[in-house]
Amino acid sequence: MRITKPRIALLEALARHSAPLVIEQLHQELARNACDLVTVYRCLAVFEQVGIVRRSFLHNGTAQYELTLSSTPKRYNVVCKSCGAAEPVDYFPVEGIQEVLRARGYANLSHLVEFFGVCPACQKANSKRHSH
Amino acid sequence: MRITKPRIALLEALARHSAPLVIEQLHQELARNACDLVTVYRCLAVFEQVGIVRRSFLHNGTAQYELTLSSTPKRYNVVCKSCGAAEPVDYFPVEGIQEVLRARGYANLSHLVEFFGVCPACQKANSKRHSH
DNA sequence: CTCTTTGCAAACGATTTGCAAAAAT
DNA sequence: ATTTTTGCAAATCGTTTGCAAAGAG
Repeated sequence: MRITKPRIALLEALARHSAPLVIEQLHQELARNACDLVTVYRCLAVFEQVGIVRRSFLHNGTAQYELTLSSTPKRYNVVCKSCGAAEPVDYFPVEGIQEVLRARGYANLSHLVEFFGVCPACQKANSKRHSH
Repeated sequence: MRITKPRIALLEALARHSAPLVIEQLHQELARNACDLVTVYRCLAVFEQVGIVRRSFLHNGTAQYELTLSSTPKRYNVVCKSCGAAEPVDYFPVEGIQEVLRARGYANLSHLVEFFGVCPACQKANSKRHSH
């Protein structure tokens, strides 16, 4: 696992944000032409395998990434079904369940807890569009 | 919302299984050439909107569907990162958090809790492949 | 008869892969 | 010098869309 410019830039970009980032966003976030979109994919895959990054999915199935090492354990999000914006949710621990699974024989455990809804802003916007 | 052969067949197929099904599986599950794959997509989208079906995502981001009306509230799963098999997990309620979110102004709430790991069978298979 | 749903083909977007060049160790 | 990582192009995968024909109410 080598240290390269794109990887550093990616980690910096991730560090700048608290919310999970979609790959495309992340790519644009980088300095102009810092690296290819494919490289973003490949680096994130490596990062995830090593465990310094966590992947989750938007309601439409596209992937988001965020650092696992964030100071605050903002592990869970509400994702707006309409605009895709993600906000952190204070939540409870799931370690207990993971213990149970380990006992069942599962290895390399991870989990994903995500809430979906329509955020206030989108509700307003959508109702406007419908009433017309 | 009309009652059609494909829709009936789909609901039956969903009812036959306890674990969430990937669309492709679901399509093959139907009687030979019961309907087009596209129809499966469209029906499931309708079902989800109406709320009789629930969508979640595998670790690789592909969608799974399961009936919401299942007798047992087997809402949460462990998904094997290697073979994709899903098994139910007994789990705790999240209604409390949803209330909080409602108070924050979110509407049309849903959520997704998923555990990922490598199942015992895959661990065995993978270690065999590596040691050679 | 009207409106909805279907099939098929084709478009689409996100992600992955092959391969040779460039960079890191 | 060796091995990993990158860029580019093209392939692939799951999913969505347009449109005319078939089916449901």
